Amino acid sequence: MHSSKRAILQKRLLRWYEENRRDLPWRNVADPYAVWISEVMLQQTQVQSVIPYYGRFLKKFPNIPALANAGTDAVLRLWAGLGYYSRARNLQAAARIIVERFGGAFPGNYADILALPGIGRYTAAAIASIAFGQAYAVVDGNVSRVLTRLLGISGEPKSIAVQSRLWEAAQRLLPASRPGDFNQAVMELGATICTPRQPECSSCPWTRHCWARQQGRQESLPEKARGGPARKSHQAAVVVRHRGRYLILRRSSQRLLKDFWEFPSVELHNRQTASEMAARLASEACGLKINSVEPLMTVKHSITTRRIELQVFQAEVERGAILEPNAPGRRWVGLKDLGRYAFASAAQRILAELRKSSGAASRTT
DNA sequence: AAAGCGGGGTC
DNA sequence: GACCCAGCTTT
Repeated sequence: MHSSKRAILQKRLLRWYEENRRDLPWRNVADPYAVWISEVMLQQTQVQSVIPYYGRFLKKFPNIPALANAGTDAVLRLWAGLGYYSRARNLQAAARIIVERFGGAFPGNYADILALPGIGRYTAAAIASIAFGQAYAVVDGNVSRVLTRLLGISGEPKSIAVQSRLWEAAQRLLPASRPGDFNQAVMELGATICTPRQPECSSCPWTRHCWARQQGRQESLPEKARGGPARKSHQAAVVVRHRGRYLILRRSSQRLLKDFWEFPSVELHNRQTASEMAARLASEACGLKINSVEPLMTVKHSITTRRIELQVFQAEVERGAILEPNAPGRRWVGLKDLGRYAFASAAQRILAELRKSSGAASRTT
């Protein structure tokens, strides 16, 4: 691309950005720590999902030492529901490294940033450009879409070959001045105008220079990646109650959702019925014979490669029963105190149902 | 190079 | 349903 055309593209996009950018909580933020938090939360996560978490997190952990000194459970609790929980673990691990190695000040050197856990090429470039004004281009899903269309890049967008071309193109396009604004402008264009379906080319500052637009191919680029169908999973869970307290277990051995709490649950195989397995779970979990379980609700949720249908039952333990006591990884907890534990989304849905029915019960009594 | 990792929004 | 999202890490 000719340098004069590059200058036109830069100027037009930056002007468009100034006039059209959304007002988001992390705009006009100079603190590298806050930029870092926002970028990590935004990894594979849409803006609207991040907004409520961002403010809460910064309020609870306003600076790097606060995050470094926090307990893991407190961090996970604030992240609960946002997904990809290794992000939260890495965030804290990185905060501790920054305290030890950089005296608590976020490093301004690209290689140092990239070396932190949970920070890859995208996030390192985003922080370096936005927080430190350094000319490192970013390529995310938005930028990939915008540039494949602008430049007419075919091929699987996630392939090494295409990614390599995209990073090069993005870096060539990046102006030396205001690289942070420019990076955000390309992403903003992809998020609001150059969308996956039905892009609004008539409002795009690059429409006259766009290869795909000229070819009428803006909806056939980038090429679609083909993923297999999500596997189905059928699970049963049981809410065991005893004198107003509920039994919860901590996921300690599994890699998935490690350290989160949940109600006892099991994957159903073959012809196992949910109610039968729920009764068995309840008996095993509290060491008592449970006579009857009643259906409570069905939770459907999907995680990347699985679609899960979770049938939830409830069981009441006899008042006079002697329970196995609390132990590491198992607790009997009252409804009010359940808020102090980290629950991922499926368990939170159950929790919401318990609160609802308990509220209804207390209103009628 | 491919898979695993969560969850929600959208069409 | 399938696709997508301000990706990173492990295998």
